[in-house]
Amino acid sequence: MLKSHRCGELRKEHIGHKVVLAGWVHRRRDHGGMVFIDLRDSSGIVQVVFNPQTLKEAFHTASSLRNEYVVQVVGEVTLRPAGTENPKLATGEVEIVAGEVVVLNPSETPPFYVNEDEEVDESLCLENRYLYLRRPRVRDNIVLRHKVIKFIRDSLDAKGFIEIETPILIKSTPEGARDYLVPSRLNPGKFYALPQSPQQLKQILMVAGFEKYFQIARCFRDEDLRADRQPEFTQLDLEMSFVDEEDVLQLMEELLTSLVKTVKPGMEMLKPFPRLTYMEAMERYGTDKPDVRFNLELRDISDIAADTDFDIFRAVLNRGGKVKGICVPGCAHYTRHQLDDLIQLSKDYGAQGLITMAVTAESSGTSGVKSVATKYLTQEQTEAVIARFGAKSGDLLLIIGDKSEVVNKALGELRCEMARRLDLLNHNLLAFAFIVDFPLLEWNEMRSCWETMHHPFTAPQQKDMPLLDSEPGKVHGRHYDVVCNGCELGSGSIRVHQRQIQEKIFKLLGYSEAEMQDRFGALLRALEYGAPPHGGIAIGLDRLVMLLAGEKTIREVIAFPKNQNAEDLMFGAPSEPDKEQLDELNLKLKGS
RNA sequence: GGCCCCGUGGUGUAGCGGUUUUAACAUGCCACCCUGUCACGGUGGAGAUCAGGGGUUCGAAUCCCCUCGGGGUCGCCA
Repeated sequence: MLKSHRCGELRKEHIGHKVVLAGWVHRRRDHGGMVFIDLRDSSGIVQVVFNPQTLKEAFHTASSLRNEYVVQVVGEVTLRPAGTENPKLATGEVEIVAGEVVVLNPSETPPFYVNEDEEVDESLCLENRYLYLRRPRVRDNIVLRHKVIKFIRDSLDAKGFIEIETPILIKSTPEGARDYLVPSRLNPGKFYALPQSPQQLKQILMVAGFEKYFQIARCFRDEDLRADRQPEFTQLDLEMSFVDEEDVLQLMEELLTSLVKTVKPGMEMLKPFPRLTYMEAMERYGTDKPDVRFNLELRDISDIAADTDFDIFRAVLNRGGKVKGICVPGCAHYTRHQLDDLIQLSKDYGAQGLITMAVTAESSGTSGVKSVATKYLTQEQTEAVIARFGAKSGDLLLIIGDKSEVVNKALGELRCEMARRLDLLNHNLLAFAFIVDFPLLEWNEMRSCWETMHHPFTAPQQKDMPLLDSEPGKVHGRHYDVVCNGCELGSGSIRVHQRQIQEKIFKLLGYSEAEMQDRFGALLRALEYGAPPHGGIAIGLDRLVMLLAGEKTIREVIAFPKNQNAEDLMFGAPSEPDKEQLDELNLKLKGS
């Protein structure tokens, strides 16, 4: 080793030790007669002092050091002189009096700061990822990610789970997301797909009798990117035999709770994790991934609106729509300009418009409310609306009437936006919650066919089995989601383990016998050979670490992420293949 | 594909029709000074065809249009 100790670990008890350190020059403070170097390695930072009286040569070298130079320092750990301790540094009670310093490698001036966490154009960070990763915050994120994975492995191992790798080159089943395809050289004209998730493989592992499987699995989806979506991402994928919903949810609650307590002991959670049905979540929060850290819940006022003279709302209700709203505390003073801004926001989220009602005196009926709607409302109706929201003087009601989906979507977004503006978000709280009782299927208007809400392997709830033939839309699936702070963290289900039921669902989805065989033949066959009842879940690991780290994008917790165009800016991937490569693969590019 | 936001020395910002723009500030860089700093300090210096192109105007970093690049989001993500 070129070093005897790690910079960040030196403490008072090391005083008097002769140490050899190696790392990067984090910062240099040159006082002419004395030079201080903050030396950084993967463990942290320690101050090194160069005094010309102790060693001329080392002092001279120290003066020539620049940021990010890689150096080796031989010196002695000493107590800092009284009054010069630095409480901001973990090593701030001590310092290294250097005797010798060697430049192991100089460095160009970095294109952006490593020693400051200033926001920089992201392309630059991605092109120079090795420099960005040197930033202590980003390094800590990557270390946190390691701790999360390690904790998961250890605790699942302790519970009897087996980690099994599944293949990356698999068969394409063109459902759901687009597949990444990989051409096969040995089978000209044929392609593998990269897994969108190991779903079918892990179910087959249950048929194989492993009973408790997990994997830290890389998954690939060729879809547009987002702050929380990368084309390749990591899932904690797990599956268990002989379980029901309660077993999986209990396991997840235990795992997530103990994980947070271990890696982020300062963070709070809601215990036990709240459970909401899909219906409740949509009604109260307008989304199936609610942020339950704050209230501002949606209230339905369709019944009141139906009796008013307000034509817009009556028309909406006649078409089967809804009138709902939220009550934003203390915003009755909003100016015309601010209200227009909210109306624009609701339009951006798909609503036709937004009715605002500023409550100025909650018990004075129409005269205590400022709104374009008051002329259509009677005294009693106004009071009923105010009562429905529990609104107080000074509150602002935001009301939307439209198709149910549009109302929920727009109000759900407005709810979150207002929470941000009113600073209602507790950033120290991880509000995990379970969403249950999802519909198994939803009707696709465009293609007029049934589609699965999640995936076709979810088992229908037993009580709804009779409805599968008559009213498929009313069947609930044995599906559950884990959400946290408005982010979909993971989803899972108890699976179908009987071939005839699985076939029935495929048929409902409009598959022909041949398509079924081609895409799911292996799984269907496996189900015939003593497939145990089983179920599991997959948790987005990048998103989990993002939430734990308090980051806004998963790119901050992935060592080498891609940009919005799915490009790797450091290596320049994707790139054009050589002609020889194409020839070997029996491929010809369109237009060449 | 739609919508929104952004693009000014290496980095981050200000400037948003002319005046104090000969483009400012901070930091970084270079040189010199400085023996207890820790975002050290001081003095001086180099460094920008204001993303690119077109237009409006007597005059454009500033207004308009197009293109390019980046981000957010909708669609999409079984």
